[in-house]
Order: sequence, then structure tokens, then C-alpha cells
Amino acid sequence: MAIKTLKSILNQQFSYTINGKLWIECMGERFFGPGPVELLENINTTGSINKAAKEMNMSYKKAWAIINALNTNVAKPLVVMKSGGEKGGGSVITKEARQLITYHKKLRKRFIYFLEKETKKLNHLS
Amino acid sequence: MAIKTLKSILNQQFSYTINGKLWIECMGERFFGPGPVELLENINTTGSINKAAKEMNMSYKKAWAIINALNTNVAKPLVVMKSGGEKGGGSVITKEARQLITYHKKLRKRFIYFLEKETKKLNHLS
DNA sequence: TATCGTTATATCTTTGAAAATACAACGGAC
DNA sequence: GTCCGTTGTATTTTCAAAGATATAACGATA
Repeated sequence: MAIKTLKSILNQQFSYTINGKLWIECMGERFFGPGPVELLENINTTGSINKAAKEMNMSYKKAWAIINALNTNVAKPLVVMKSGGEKGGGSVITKEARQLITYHKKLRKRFIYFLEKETKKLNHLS
Repeated sequence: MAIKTLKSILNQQFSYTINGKLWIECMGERFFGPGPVELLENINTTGSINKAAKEMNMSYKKAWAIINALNTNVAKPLVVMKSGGEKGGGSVITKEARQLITYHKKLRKRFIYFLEKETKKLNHLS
């Protein structure tokens, strides 16, 4: 089918875009996407799951669940938590977490490029 | 970052895949994806929104809302409804709907290819 | 005019996920 | 031993989306 025929179907007054979501699944269930990445970065900044969650208006419970899922779905933990001790404890992200984040950023870039390419194609600007 | 370093992070006992969702937005809100496509195809088969909705375990209310959104987001209607008359009425999909469906199928194929390519890359089988 | 199955719309009920709340456990500093 | 802020976990509450229910309107047919 030619894109040309779509031009007469779509309303030229409106703007159309191709959009989507992307994530990494482990054993069939999603466990790594933009949310976890932002959470990891906030933990890296603040040094605690608690503060990181608050920073992004997320409940501690949900944040903990995400971190827990992350750690159980990879070979080496992405976050090491410590309860008790000076300042009551805290959490730090590992080298592995940093590597996963940079991989995800590049993957995401390729996805954004795909979306933009398809949007241009839809609006036959290419 | 080299994919190679990821190999030591991921658990080799588990299987990882890149997955996602894709849709078309009009004026910033999603209005066309796999759901509407299935609904349109069911209307085409059954000749009625009612039967089409039942076929896919969807409430008539929701089906009607989808169809209504579709029709208001394009230049020419995708579904023409008729209430009353022989058999009480019914609905048919237009040529434009068929064209949008085939466009969507091809778009979806390209997306699936993207996902498979990225999954292979992640598992460094390529 | 009565019948039929559909479209169209309003209202009430359910229910399931997210948020809020509460509290125990931890362990270093003092 | 007490204090602190964090992690860890259970329980309760909220709320919005989905579903169920009810009913009017439609128009060809007979």
C-alpha cells in the first residue's frame, strides 16, 4: 500500500505521530525500562532508596519492589542495600547497574530513531 | 559499551527479550493500535459493533467509544453505523478502514523486526 | 401499529492496582 | 542501652477504570 493513499484518510488539520514503549523482559515479564533507570540514577545521587523514591514521587514500597525484581533477574546485584549503621543505612548502585544503564540509553536512542523515521514516513515527508 | 560486558551481568540461565508496544497518536493521544484493528476486523466479519465486541469479550460501551474516537480522528469515517431498519441496523467498515489496517500491519511488521533484531543483539547471537 | 436487533447513552456496581499508613528490624554512634 | 534514618513487610484505604445494568431511539418489515 502506498503512503499516498493514507494522506486522504488522515485529517490534514491534525498532527499524527507513531509512538510506543520499549522494555527488557526476563523470562517473559518486563523488568527494565525508563522507570527503573530513573530510579537507579536517583539512588546513585541520593544514596538511599527512600530519598530516590520521594524524588520521583514514587512510594518506597514500589521502589523496593522494582529494585528487588532487578536484583533477582540478573547474575550480579545492581543495587546493594544496607539497613542500620551510620545514617541508618543506605543503598548504592553497582558497576553492573551503570553498564546496564548505558546499554539501555543506546537501545532507547535506536528506538526513538525508529519512531521518528516511521512518523516522517507516515506524514510522507521522506 | 560492548554487548560483551552485558553477558556477565545477565543470568545465563534466564532468557531475555526486548519487547514493546506501538500505536498511532492523533493530537498527542493514542487512537490506533492492535485493539482497534481487531475490532474493525470483527465488525467487518459480523456486520455489527455489538457482535464484534462480544466476539472479543469487550463491552459494547468500550467498543463504541473506540469506534467513535476513530471516526473523529480521521478525515473520512472508518465505520458507518445504522440503527433501525432490517435486522435492527448494523455497521460496516469503509475502504479507508481497510487501507489503514493494511498500513498498520506493515508498520507492525517493521516493529517486530526491530524487536527481534535488538533481542538477537542483546543475546549476541549476531 | 407492533416487532425486531441494533445503535446510543446514562447510571450504578465492581474490582483491582496504586497509594497511604503503620510498624518491626537493623546496626553504627554516642 | 538509646537514638537515628534506613530497609523490609504487612495491612488498610483510596480511587479510577472496567463492567454490569437499564432504557431510549431508530427504521424497515409485515
